[in-house]
Amino acid sequence: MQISSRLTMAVHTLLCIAYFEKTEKVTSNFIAASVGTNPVIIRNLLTQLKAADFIDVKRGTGGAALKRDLQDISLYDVYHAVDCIPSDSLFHFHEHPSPQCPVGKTIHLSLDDKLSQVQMAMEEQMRRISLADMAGTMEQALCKQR
Amino acid sequence: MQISSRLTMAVHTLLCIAYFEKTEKVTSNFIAASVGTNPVIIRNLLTQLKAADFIDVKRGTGGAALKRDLQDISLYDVYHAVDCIPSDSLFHFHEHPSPQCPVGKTIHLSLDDKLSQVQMAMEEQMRRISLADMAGTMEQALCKQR
DNA sequence: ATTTGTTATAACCTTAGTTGTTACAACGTA
DNA sequence: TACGTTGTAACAACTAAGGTTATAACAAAT
Repeated sequence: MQISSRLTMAVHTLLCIAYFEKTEKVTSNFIAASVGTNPVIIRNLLTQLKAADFIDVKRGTGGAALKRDLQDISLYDVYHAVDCIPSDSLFHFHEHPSPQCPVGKTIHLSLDDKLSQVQMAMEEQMRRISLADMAGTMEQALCKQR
Repeated sequence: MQISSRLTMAVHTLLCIAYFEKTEKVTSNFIAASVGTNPVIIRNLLTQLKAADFIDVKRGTGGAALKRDLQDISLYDVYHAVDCIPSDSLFHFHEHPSPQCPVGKTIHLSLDDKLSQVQMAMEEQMRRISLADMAGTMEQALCKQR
């Protein structure tokens, strides 16, 4: 299966806040319109992004604001904050290998560290990419469209 | 979400065939007992592993046999053969970003190649791991247990 | 103090995907 | 032909994701 769209929605949300926070009141409604989803979905993401200390969200009056430079938030940080995979494991292991069979009783020993190497390689690459990189690509694209 | 257990079951299946093919008739029932699942699940995996030309499966008389050395089958090969992710994309992108919003209309441009870099890093690591590596770890573990 | 617009959160619904199960036809060997 | 097996389809149970509605808590403006 795929990694939840919560990741791409969270990135979209943060880029939205960065792009508009100087000029607009960036509410869950505003973001939801840009992302194309329900405001409650966005509010739940905002709660997680706030818990990770990436943003401030104002109750009552409304609106979200960045607490960190985009440079200092990596794709991994977002992925971790909105927790896209259960129990930190990218791979779902079959749950009842036979303890009677020599293969069955050692399959975890044989596989676990290899799978974790794969997951680490993925997460390492995520750490190398910052939201500032994406904002940069975005600005370029917007320039060209003018 | 997590990557389907079809991957770990397929690896288990291949290691089972490698371990037992000289001494037993390795049927879907036999493998299912070791993996701890239903024989039909295994038969479906066998069909895909056969299509990838990793094994032969005998109709009628029954039993599976390897067609390649474990050395020459990587984790990526298996992952690809049993196709654990839909449409070759590890990440699920939210589907209705607004074309009216400057962020919404460029979000794909900003993100797509970054996500694909991450996926490539993961798959690259998978290519570096062969079933022979796992069989090796397994043999070691079995020795210690004696 | 009340109104207004917002966030926070819980409950629920729908849909889709995975895994497992049953059933049966096709097959090959004895 | 009989037997054990594979191939496949149909379906059921379970789980998870995403969306929706409703409501309470909140903060500022009036």
